[in-house]
Amino acid sequence: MSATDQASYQIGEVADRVGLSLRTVRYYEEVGLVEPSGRTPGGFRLYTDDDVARLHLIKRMKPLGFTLEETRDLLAVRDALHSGELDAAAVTEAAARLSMYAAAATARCEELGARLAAAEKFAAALRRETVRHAGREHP
Amino acid sequence: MSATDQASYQIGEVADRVGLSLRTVRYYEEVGLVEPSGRTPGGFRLYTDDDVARLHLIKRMKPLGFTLEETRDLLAVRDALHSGELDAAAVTEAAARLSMYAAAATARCEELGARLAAAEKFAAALRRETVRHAGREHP
DNA sequence: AATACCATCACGGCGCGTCATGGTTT
DNA sequence: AAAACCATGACGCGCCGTGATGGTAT
Repeated sequence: MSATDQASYQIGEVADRVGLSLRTVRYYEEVGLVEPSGRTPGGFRLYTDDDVARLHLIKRMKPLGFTLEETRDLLAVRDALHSGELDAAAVTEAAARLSMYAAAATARCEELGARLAAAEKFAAALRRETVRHAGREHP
Repeated sequence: MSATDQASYQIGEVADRVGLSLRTVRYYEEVGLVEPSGRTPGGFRLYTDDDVARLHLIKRMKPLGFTLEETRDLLAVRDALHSGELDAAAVTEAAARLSMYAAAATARCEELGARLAAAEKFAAALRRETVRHAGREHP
């Protein structure tokens, strides 16, 4: 076996490893995020380690609340930058887009933080209310 | 004017005050979360301050990621407890349900925190990648 | 008479869950 | 030959956004 050999996995194992449902993995393919590197003669999807890594990446991006379309675009920009097959102008443009996503991601994090703070306040209020009613039949 | 007089607002002002869209306010009515206290002869929805407060409450619950059905149920339990029209057994049961929601809310907060942490890691990684490509045409 | 404001459908879209039916075999 | 596993297709749901069309008047 050569250095470029890669193990390949069926969709079920991929889903398990990454923590997604079969449906979700197929859906991500439907919308152009990840395509299996191959198929068995009978039609079973076959994924390489690289494919699995890409799915992992997507999963890690989800908490940021990007739409799948944005995610796909971000991945495309990254791919392009890493491919090393762009001329100077294209690199500059791609880098600019990447930086916009980085800024957007940072902003989403701040939003998330604000939501978390609000959520914690609310949860605390709920707990206090619970305590007020605990063990007392009539206020 | 008596002490029970309340100002009333049309849906547009309510939406502005609470920070929801008209559509969302109407939808919340559709699914049984908040009903306007009245209508004009011509059919315009009229909301009291209490209605507005209820909508505020719902909005504060959203970051916790409860479904609207759960939200409705939680509101119903709270309403029941505050109504003071329950017998001992009913109070005990309602308090128990409230406490389950409080626990669920706390759990959601922890999830949110985990997601935030993951999101921040990812955002930081993205920023680093951006920096690596900034101002350099060819790696 | 014009201007906001509102009403009720009704369709659309995202991100999947959930069958149903039938083929494949890492 | 049975047990896992997988394929495609299609419908449904939650939570609204977005018109379209026409009535109201805090």
